[in-house]
Amino acid sequence: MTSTIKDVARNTGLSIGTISKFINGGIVLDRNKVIIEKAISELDFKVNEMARGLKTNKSKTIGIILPSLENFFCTSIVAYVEQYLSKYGYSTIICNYREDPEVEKEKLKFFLNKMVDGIVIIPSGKVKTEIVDALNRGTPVVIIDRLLKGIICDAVLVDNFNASYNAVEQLIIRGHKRIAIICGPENVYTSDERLKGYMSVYENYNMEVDLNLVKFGDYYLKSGYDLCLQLIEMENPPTAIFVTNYDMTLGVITAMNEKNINVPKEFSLIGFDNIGMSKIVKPALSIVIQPMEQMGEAVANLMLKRLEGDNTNFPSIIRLKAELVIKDSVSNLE
Amino acid sequence: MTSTIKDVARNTGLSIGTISKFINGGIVLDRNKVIIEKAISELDFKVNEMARGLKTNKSKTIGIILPSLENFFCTSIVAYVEQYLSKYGYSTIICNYREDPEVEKEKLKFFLNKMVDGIVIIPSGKVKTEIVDALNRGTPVVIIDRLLKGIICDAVLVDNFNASYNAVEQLIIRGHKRIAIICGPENVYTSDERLKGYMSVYENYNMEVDLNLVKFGDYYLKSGYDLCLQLIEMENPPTAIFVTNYDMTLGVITAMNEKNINVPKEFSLIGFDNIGMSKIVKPALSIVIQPMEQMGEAVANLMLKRLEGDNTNFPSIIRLKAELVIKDSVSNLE
DNA sequence: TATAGAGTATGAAACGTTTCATAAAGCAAG
DNA sequence: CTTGCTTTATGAAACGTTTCATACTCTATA
Repeated sequence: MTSTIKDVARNTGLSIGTISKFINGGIVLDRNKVIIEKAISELDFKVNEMARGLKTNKSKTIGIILPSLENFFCTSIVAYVEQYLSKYGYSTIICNYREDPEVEKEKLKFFLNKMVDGIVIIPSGKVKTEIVDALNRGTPVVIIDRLLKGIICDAVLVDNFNASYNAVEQLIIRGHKRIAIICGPENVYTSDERLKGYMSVYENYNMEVDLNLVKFGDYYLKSGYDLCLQLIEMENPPTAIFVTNYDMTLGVITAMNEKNINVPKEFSLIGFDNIGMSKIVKPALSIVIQPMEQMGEAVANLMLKRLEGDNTNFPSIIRLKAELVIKDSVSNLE
Repeated sequence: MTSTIKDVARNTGLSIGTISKFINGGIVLDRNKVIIEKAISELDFKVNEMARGLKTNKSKTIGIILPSLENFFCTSIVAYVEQYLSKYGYSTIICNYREDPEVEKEKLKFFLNKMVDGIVIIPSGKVKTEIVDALNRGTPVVIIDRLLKGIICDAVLVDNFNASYNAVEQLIIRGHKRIAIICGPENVYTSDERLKGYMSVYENYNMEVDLNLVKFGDYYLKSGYDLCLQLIEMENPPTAIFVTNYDMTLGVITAMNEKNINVPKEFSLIGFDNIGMSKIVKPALSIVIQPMEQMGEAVANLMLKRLEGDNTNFPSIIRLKAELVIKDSVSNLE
């Protein structure tokens, strides 16, 4: 049915070795180049990647494991990683573990079997041995968004601490004293880091934290909505709310709109991610923008470096700065 | 480094053929079963999928091509397709063509080279020859969400016409006469179908369509926002707005909130997709819910059927019904 | 005890590449 | 016209499986 390198050899009168050399960019005589090209297009020859992979032990494929296909932050980064890797001839297999550590394990094992050349993962934090297995096997792994305790591995992260610190600091500079924070779940890396940033500002400005203003959500829309309502209805409410991810930000905005709250007069608001949304909302929303594209690029570059066998600076922990954009949703109380 | 079937054979004293048979579920003597299992776990043997693929000409992998990783509808369906296929031992390679038909072509070619066993695609509508190539090559293709003119191919669609018809009809039944529709781009399959449904209701109720109320967006949030503002500010505005996809629905809600519009008193509203959002918004949003999970399941089942060589009822056009949920965002004018 | 037949195991070939040691060809200089 | 050197081509082996015709081992029966 489909033609092989053998057919091309026969058709051109050259040897298989020569054809192989040509395919892989080796040097052949100009006159041979011409006839090989002709034969390849005539026969519609395509390299059989299976056979190639069997010989080279490379699949030119990177496995990407992520917790959800319905999370803007995850898919956005993954889209960029894919985009950058594809420039270098790598394809990506994307697997979704649906926030389920068991599935996450499975997918990791699956990838090792499938002989991907490298693994990129946004981990749950609960799966470790399989990641270590991969590393031991010599498969490069790049972790996104978290550090895993006890695992020495390349990682690309956002400097969550300072992202949070800067956002809260801007509120304080503008005279806010009672600042609520809507965190993610406790004991989740990013969530903890963001809370630490908050705590740290208060400490550095010598202000007392009111723990009633520290709320823990689950990074989903509804928890942002619910917690926002709680905050609004407090007897001694905050003057500003800092929401620490995109979905919860959506929830908070929804709640604010529903209650007909005047932002920023009644509450100042700083949200997270998704510049598109922030532009359309009125008043223009202040946000912390995580550098998804940069992250994707950093992940891809780091991966490519490891794939080339360059193991300098291992483990490479790349901590990228988030951008803070203050717009109309923040009031100046001074 | 990693062990092969040969190592298992040596370790057990059996032949390679026997090990292969065992791996593939063939019958071996009980006493051999025991020692093979022992050897496999001791040696940590994993089948080399490359070698297997080379022999069997199967990769047990399905390629999925989608226009965007940042579109809820797409990623949601894909997530389900993946989930169902994985139950049958198939893995999925997800590729994102970023709404760019050139990239779409590339990815299709890439898949044919990579020897995926089947292709699932949410097409732009602009790429055809590569899809035909795949079909000619005997690679099953299932198209999602659109029919491509001139291409005979399995497809899983939403009955957009009736989804739209029913939504608009409900508005008419409740006494609305001036109903605006925010469509997607002209000449896009789903968009055209949804508009046809709208037109058809008007015709069947013997009412005149005011073309000023028919707006064409681009399926992105901002266009929903902009068009909603246009509609609100008309001298003779509609009493109801029907928005025909999720992102534009978000935009419309944002605009309504911003203008402090009372829904449904001033405008009734029916949106699209994402039941999560609709629950949180106040008033509870009426929506057309596309059956993403059902679609994913249908796609997976159809693909599995074709992969088994069952070509009955080709081409199989599966047209699933959307669900209409009317909630508080629709007023009764009678 | 010999023998058929059922149940398993064996071993070699094949899948389509890459790789590498070796061979051939071409060319310049002596 | 050799020689030596550089450049390119060749052919066989190898990668780790599956497959299949053949061979072996039993057990049950004659």
